[in-house]
Amino acid sequence: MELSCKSEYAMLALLALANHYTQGEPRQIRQIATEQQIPDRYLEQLLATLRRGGLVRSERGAKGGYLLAREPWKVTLLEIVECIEGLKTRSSATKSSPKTIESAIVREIWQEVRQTTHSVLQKYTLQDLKEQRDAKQQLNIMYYI
Amino acid sequence: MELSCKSEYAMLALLALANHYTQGEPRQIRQIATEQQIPDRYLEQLLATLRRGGLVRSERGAKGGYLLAREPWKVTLLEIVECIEGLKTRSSATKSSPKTIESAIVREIWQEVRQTTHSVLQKYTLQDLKEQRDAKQQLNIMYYI
DNA sequence: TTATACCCCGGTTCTCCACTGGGGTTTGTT
DNA sequence: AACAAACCCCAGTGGAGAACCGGGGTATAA
Repeated sequence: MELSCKSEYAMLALLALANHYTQGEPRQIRQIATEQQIPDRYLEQLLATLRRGGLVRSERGAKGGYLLAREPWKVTLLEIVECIEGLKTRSSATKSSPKTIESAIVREIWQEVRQTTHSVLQKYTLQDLKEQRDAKQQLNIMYYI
Repeated sequence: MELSCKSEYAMLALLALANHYTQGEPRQIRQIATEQQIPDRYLEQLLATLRRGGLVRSERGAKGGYLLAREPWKVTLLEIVECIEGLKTRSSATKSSPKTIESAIVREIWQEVRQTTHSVLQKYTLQDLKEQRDAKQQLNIMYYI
């Protein structure tokens, strides 16, 4: 369960798609990449992963691009991170079950940590991020005046 | 902020030290390593890190070994993880401040996740682990009867 | 003096991240 | 039909870190 650059990029891309969700028109990799300052060839791979994970769908050919596969409020951040990080299980988590009592105890703590991270990520959807974005946008305009 | 194998080993080692804390005699790497099933040369490195981090102190020479630097209830799991993982900041966290509004939003979420992980790890001390261990120990004995 | 411990440094293999690049395929437009 | 715009797949690269192994040095008790 990482919070790597990959996940951040994925979030940004999906948020970009969520912002244009009502239009119903696909957005291109290049667009998103320049808008969100992400290396485009890298973003391409991430979007492919998200597509295989069923979070976005793509349209090929000219005027093609990517669209959210679901409504923004039906996509939790947990789904995104799990899709992109691919259920990493570092720390020899599942493999090699704990032999000593002590290691069982430690694993329980690890489990608790993982659980709380999950619940944080699960309580937010793309819609929430979009709303936060809009709020912040408004704030910036206010300051500008 | 990782939950790698390293951290698990460190926890186990410190827990092993905590269990013998009242004796006041140092425990050797080899002892701990065989008891907790950790490769000893690797454990050596981790204990060195913990020593530099002020969590354990060492006595050299024959009859030497390692001791907890503080009482078990004064060592939080967060300290251990931070000492061993060395304040990792993956995801380009601190470096390269967010340029877009969207990335600022995502960073806030990241921050929240990190915060909750911290608070979970901070609420436990080595003493707590020791007590959990003892409780589980008792349970196993009960089952055996 | 010797055996026992820690101490320090270095190297290895592996995996993953964050990219970059080449070439192929689908599709709308002219 | 030709073309360009997009996605698609696959491959490679450089660096970092994890999880080790090993050698040789140094302090200390017996």
